[in-house]
Amino acid sequence: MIEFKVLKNSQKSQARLGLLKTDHGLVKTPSLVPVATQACVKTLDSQEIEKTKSQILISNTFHLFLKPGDELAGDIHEFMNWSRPLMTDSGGFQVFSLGFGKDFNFGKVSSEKLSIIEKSNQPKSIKITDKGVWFFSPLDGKKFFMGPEESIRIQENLGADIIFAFDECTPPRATKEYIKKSLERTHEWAKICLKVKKSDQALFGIVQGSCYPNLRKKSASFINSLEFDGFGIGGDLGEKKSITKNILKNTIPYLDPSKPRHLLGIGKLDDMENIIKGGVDLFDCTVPTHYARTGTAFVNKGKLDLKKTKFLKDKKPLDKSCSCYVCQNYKRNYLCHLTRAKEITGLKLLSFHNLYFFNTFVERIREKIENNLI
RNA sequence: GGGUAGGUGGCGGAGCAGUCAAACGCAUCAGACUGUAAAUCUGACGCCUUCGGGCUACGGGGGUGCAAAUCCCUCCCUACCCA
Repeated sequence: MIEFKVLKNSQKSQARLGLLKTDHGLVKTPSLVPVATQACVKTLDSQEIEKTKSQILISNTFHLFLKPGDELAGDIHEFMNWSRPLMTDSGGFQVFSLGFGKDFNFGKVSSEKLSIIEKSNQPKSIKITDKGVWFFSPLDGKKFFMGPEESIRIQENLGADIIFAFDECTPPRATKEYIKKSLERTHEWAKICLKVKKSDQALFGIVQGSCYPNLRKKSASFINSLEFDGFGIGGDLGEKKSITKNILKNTIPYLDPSKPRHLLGIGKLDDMENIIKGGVDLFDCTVPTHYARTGTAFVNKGKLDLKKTKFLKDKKPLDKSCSCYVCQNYKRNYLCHLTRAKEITGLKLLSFHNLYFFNTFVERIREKIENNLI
């Protein structure tokens, strides 16, 4: 069960302030949702995550199903000792990342066009059918099936406050024909998800349609017509900000404004204001934590590549205006050393800082909305 | 003093006559990363280049041979064993 209240609508944009109430506490929106794929925000424990100002996490159905198994994990709040709000993604992203994403070795925001889809209409490593998807486990190669029913059943076992409908995250710049067909499938699956869900968890339906305005409108209207508790906006969201903006323009107006909207998997710093102004309440993104593990720290002036030797002589904090634990206690030279020495602590400190920095960044955007600045 | 095994690019370490500027790993440098197959991946890594190629290289020196990191001689060095 969730309750969502819109506290303020911006006069200047679609941005809004909201309060999401779950059985595990409140979330002030707009909010970043840090990614805890395997019931863990990599390198950080639950107490540390709280200290990064994170309000809500998203974990992953597909990965937890494979390891340790949803039965063994049980209630994920308890399992990972996270008593605050939590979502689970449905496994729909893995239809992309282990499918076309793997075939072509690129991400969902790639600018490359998938012309090969026109020929085969099917990724090499998985099989997408109208009923669901046959996967090969990336862990042991074992073949297994996941469709809307399976995803919901697993998500019910995991017990997150918010769960997502099983969808196909479509590959970037696929042909309109492919997207159209995929959209129909995702819509069918959406209905099944609603039908089979027995728990009182909030279920979000996912809008697809790639970069095609009429398909986005169609999808948004359709998903909105069903009894979902909120919305996910997924798929290829455009490699350019103008495209993302356009996609939101063709999606948000067709969704019930009283329900929360979650943009799936987007949230670089320079995307944030853009997507929030487009009407997004929640968004998850691996960037703060993933980039941290490859040695990148985000700061007011952009980002720092802590692998570079020049930082060995730099005794400034990562960002002098950041009040996080890392910036208060450590200098760039040490963080550079840890990164270059591949010390686990380095990954942890950068992950902590990046999440805190991102969350603070969103906090400021909330203040801007409050003060009628955006 | 005697014996044995060795000396290869920044390091470790393959190769033991031609397809070797020399596998592979590490280090270094550059780049990528947006619902995490992600503490990952890609590329460069002797010197020069009009990007076709050219030059210098496998401890030093000298041979054999069309051709040597690879065979022979010699010197130097290292490790271990015996005195």
